[in-house]
Amino acid sequence: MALNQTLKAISDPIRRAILECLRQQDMTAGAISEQFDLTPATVSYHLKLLREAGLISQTKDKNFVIYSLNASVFEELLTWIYQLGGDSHENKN
Amino acid sequence: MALNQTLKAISDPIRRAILECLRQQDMTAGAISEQFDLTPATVSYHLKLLREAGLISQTKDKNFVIYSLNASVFEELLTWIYQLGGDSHENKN
DNA sequence: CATCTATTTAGACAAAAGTCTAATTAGCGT
DNA sequence: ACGCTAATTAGACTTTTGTCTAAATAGATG
Repeated sequence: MALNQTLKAISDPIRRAILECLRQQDMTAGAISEQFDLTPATVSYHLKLLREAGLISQTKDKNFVIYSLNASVFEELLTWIYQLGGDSHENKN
Repeated sequence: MALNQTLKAISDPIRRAILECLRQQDMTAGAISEQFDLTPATVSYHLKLLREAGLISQTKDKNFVIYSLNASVFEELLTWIYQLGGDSHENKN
C-alpha cells in the first residue's frame, strides 16, 4: 500500500529536510547534496525513496536532474490522519 | 523533536494497526496482542513506542493495563503536512 | 572522439529497529 | 503468604535501514 511507503519515506529527518528544501524551490540532485553533510550517493538513495513514494518527481536538464515536490501526494496522508485523529480536528477545516 | 518521534511511531504498519484498534475502543494490552500474530512482549515494545510518542495513553485496572488513543497529538503532524503539501492546489513551481 | 561533470548503482559495512524466549514485576484472589 | 494472571523488561538474534567508497552511466563540451 502506498500509505506505508509514504510514511516510511517521511519518517527520516533527512528526507523531511529534503522535502522542505524542495518546498522552497526545485533543485538539482547536486544542490540538494550540498545542503547536507552526506555524500551524493547517500542523498541519491534518499531521493530514490522519496521518488518511489511519489513525494517528489524529477526532470532532466542537460546532465542535471532537477527534483521537485509532489505536494498532491500528501492528500492520502492527511486522509489517514483525519480518520484517526478524527473528531478532535473537525473544527480545523 | 516530537515530530520525529511521532512519524517514526506511525511509520510501522503494526503500530498503525494498533492505533486503528484503539480508535474503535480502549483495549487492554492482552486484547491488543490477540489481534496480531506476535508475542505479548513484541506488542508491548510497540505500545511503548506509541506511548513515548504521546499517541496513546494507559491506565491500570486491576492487573490489566488499558490503552487508549490520544488523538490530540495528531495536531502537530497535521500542521507539518499542511505546511508541506496542504496548498498543493495553489502553487506548482 | 576523449574527457569531464552530474548522478546513480553496486557492494560492503554499521547502526537501528523488530522479534523472540526467558526472566521479572505487579497486582489479584484464594 | 502463595500461586495465578497480565504485562513489561532483558538479552540475544535477524532484518531493515542508512552510510560510505568505488564503479558505472548518461550526457555535455572541447
